[in-house]
Amino acid sequence: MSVAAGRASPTRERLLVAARELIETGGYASASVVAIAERTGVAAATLYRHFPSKEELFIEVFRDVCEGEVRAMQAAADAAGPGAVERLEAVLATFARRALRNRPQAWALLAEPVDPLVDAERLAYRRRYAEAIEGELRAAIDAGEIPRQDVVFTAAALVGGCGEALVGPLSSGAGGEDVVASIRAFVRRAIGSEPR
Amino acid sequence: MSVAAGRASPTRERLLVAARELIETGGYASASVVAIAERTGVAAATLYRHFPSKEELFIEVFRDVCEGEVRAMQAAADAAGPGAVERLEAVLATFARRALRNRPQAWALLAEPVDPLVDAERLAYRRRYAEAIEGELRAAIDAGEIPRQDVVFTAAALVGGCGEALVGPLSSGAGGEDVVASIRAFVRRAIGSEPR
DNA sequence: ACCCTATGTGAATCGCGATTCACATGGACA
DNA sequence: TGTCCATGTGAATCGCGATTCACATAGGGT
Repeated sequence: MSVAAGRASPTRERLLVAARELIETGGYASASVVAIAERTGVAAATLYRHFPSKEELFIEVFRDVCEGEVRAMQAAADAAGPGAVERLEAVLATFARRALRNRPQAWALLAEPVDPLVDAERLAYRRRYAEAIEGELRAAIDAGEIPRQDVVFTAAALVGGCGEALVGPLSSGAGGEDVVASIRAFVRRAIGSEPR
Repeated sequence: MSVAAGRASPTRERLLVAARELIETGGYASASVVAIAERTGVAAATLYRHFPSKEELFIEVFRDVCEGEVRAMQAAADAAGPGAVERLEAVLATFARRALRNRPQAWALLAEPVDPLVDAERLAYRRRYAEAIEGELRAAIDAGEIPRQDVVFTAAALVGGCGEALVGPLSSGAGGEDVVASIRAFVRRAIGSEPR
């Protein structure tokens, strides 16, 4: 009588898109079931023909968006110069650029208050991102480019530090390449890369 | 007929304490009006004899707790060794120690989803904390102990980084002096202090 | 033609915590 | 003694979004 929803369906897809757009614009708070349905051009009840609950819909949106972000950062790493430090800088710089280009989305992804289930998803995303950085850190250490350190800690601190710096004080001021430059400099220092 | 509440009153004080204890134990989520009143030993309606709303009560609790944290960190700075870098390390290390000693409270202070008004308070607190760090950073730069840098950025990143590292991955693992040591090392590197 | 399922809908209903209400009680004070 | 005000209370009420309901409608397979 409900749920299941094989997977694909035009309406289902449009619901996801609508939710995503609403979240990108005004955060989770503005993405009520009614608003999502309205923007999709269907009745609120229709949402429940495709998703067991609003949270499930959110989770799917969240995953999709995160997937895109992670992919972009991996691409940045692979396209970066040879050194491991280069790769790390590229990853964080890409993270920053994308966040600055779409502030509301970054806010929703990183910090906006949200239901527990979605929040769990956020933690998972952060964890995953931190893990990617851990990998790069280990590579850099093995390559002798940076000193030995607690990579789990450093990775978490980098994610948190860049996140805070992006949604915090800069949420008001300008957000150009100078911010990206600050991030690069911070990252280089934080990981203990030799100056210059 | 309500509000005002001159300021002091035994019951008022006990309500604040009860709310604080509940928050420290189970976060904001577990601190409903009924729960707070129950723990205080009064009826729910009584809360409204002393506070215009639950949010106002929360804000007051939040401020009190933050005040204590900030005071502790200032004390740590003043008690630290001579160098500006020493002071910075001491501040962050104290921040970490206190957070590790009382994880739930740290979580509530730093990251737990909460109503907009209280959230605004949180932002203010973070801002204030970052400002304190900015001051120390400037002092360190003037003293020539660390290189010139975007202190606003670095300060925000340090707050975010340490916060994330404390409520994130470490929320599960052990939380001893080794974590504090990691923080010190990270801070030293992140601000660009000369090795050793 | 007939039924069955997938999809869609407007109008309730539900849950649940915050908030208000109408009514005590007890001490201060004239 | 009588009035007032601060404080306290159990029992509604309120708000508000998520969720369910009873009822279409359409296309497809037999």
